[in-house]
Amino acid sequence: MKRVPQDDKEYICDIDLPCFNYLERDEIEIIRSGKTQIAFKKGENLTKQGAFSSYLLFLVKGFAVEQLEGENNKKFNLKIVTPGEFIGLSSVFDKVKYDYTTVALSDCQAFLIEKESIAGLIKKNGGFGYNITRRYCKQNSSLFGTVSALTFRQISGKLAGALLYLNDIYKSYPELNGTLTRRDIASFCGISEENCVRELKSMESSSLIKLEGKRVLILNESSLNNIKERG
Amino acid sequence: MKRVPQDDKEYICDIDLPCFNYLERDEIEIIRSGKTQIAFKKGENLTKQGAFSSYLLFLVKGFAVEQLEGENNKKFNLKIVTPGEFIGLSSVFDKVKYDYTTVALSDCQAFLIEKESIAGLIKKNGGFGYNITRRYCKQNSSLFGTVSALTFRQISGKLAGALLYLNDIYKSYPELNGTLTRRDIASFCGISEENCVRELKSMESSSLIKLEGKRVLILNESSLNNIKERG
DNA sequence: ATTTTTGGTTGATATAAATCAATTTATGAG
DNA sequence: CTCATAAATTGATTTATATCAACCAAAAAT
Repeated sequence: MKRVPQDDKEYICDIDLPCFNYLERDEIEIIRSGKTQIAFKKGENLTKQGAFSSYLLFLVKGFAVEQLEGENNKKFNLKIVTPGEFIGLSSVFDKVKYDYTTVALSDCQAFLIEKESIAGLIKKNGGFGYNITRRYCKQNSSLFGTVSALTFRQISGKLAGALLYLNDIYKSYPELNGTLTRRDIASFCGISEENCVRELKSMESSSLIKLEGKRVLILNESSLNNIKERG
Repeated sequence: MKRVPQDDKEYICDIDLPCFNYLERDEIEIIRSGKTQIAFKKGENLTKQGAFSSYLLFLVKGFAVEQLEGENNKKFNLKIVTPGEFIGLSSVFDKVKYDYTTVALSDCQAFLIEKESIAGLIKKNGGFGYNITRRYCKQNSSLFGTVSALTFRQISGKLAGALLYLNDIYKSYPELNGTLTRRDIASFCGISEENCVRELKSMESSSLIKLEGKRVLILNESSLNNIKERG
């Protein structure tokens, strides 16, 4: 493992991870000693819903999608995980099993961290805990939005919301646009693939979006925002 | 404010709050100085979705329901808040506005705590932060369950899930059973009031539950659990 | 005690969305 | 390059569920 001392600090890996900035030298050592770096190939599971969760993952490179699995092979996509995010955080405290499945959208590199290391660090180091808690808080807010969408919106609103969410991610990671199938997008909305296609076409004919193969370009963000809010 | 020193400890109020056990004397003082105790009457809002959130609440006495509001006066009930729980925690970190509305189901007593006090304490005191993070973690898991229910279940499954959830709460607080209207129950399921009534009747005629006015008694918990899982 | 309002119930109807089925297009394997 | 498989698309049909409307029972207000 490459160590990169810099600014009188030691880094837990070779990229700068703001999340770990609060940690002291010895604390970084705790994580470093307990962790393993793992490579996942595209399509592989980083976590599996219902499986025992003895560790959590910290995504260093690549992208993954966090999803809930239902009956009949149905999926609901919660979010795209990008580098610098934890996976399985929601299972650290009171859960023995992962709440969701995480599938690699591309080849990934991730650190595997023992759950105990994290729990201990949070107790020991308030600043680090604060950072983790912020992440939970964000996740929470985003879940409220998801519940709201599922309860109150209909197809057009659900799709508009999903496209805007994805577009936000594409702003930071343009290479991701074009990698999701229609089925993937439908699973972000909680609607059927067929209706997803129909609504996409309808939005294209209203000049709200442009479809270029798998790529979706947003032409009228404010209209989409209206659609998202009112239906 | 009554102080009750005990076990060489000071309590932040006159009931024992496990959540605050980790705090030191001076830290308790921080919260105590910044807080106010408020009484809410049944039906009043403890938080209002979209309103600026400068404080969070700690429920000491009474019950409240946490809900998301949609268009056309539609509601979705997320959970029942019982004494010892925080309200508005999800807005402490990155949110300026409350994500949800909280309505008093009975007369309530709550502490109002400045957001800054909590954020500061988490940074300063890891043990306290750990406790707060655990709460977030629980809330998170429960939200995954809600999303899953909304996406994968249909009426019977949604109702079964809601009845089992409520029943769990009634075990600790039997006085709550009989206080929820059909509309309230429907809002816990994300279904219409009419269909909620129909499904309740249908479950009663299958001897899964017994309806006594507003009270709902569960007769066959394991069957309800099956229904919850498979639809 | 009587009226008004709120909550509960039931059946009929409308509708959003899923499913089914068939076809076309794209992608990947040998 | 060709075949096989997966993804995308479109129309027709079914289904689950919401909505509408009417009525009844219970609770609250006058």
